[in-house]
Amino acid sequence: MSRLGRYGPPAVRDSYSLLVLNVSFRTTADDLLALFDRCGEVLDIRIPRDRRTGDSRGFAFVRYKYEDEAQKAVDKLDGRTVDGRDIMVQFAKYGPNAERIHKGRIVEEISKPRGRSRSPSPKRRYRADYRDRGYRDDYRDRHYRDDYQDREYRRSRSIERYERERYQEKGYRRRSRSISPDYDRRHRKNGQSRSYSLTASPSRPRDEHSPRSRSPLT
DNA sequence: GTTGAGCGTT
Repeated sequence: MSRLGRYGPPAVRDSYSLLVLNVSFRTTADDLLALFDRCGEVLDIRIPRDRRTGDSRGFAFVRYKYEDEAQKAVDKLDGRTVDGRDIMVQFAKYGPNAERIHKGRIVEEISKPRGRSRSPSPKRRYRADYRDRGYRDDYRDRHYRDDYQDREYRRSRSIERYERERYQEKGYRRRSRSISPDYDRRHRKNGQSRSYSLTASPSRPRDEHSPRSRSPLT
């Protein structure tokens, strides 16, 4: 039993993963454990966080031992107000090991070494969404890129839109780079941050020579 | 110091 100790309890194949959505950003796993532990035996609770900022993404994964307990948690805790937000509990469908999960249950033996010759095709499921493009320490800019771009990319597979808006991120952004008017009103005062005067200064006597003294000559 | 559709890490 020294090989099956991956990253969790050895009873991983007999667990039921639940997905908890609409979780508050400040809700911790301990808070969820206090609720989900009432419905049954909770094996583990994981809250995916951002790899860079470390903030919660707003959802969590609760793993139960039995299905009836998990189902009870779904029926009981689904719609429950936690930390001001009504959470949504449902069975997990996708994930790193979603292929080995059947209706929430992981039907795969991990304690049996495959020896060799099985599936040499390491189908990678990890997407390379993160690309280092120079992270600055600016707070607004950091969250703007993280919450907006990365989220939009996973939400919509529209490459066209992704490329187009990413194009603006590079500095080709038009005068209005605001996602929504609400976002702009929250993060900006009056929008007069820096008025790009399209027209040159109207009152700029460029052609006029300096008002030097009249006649330098006596 | 904010945000809010969705599916995961040692």
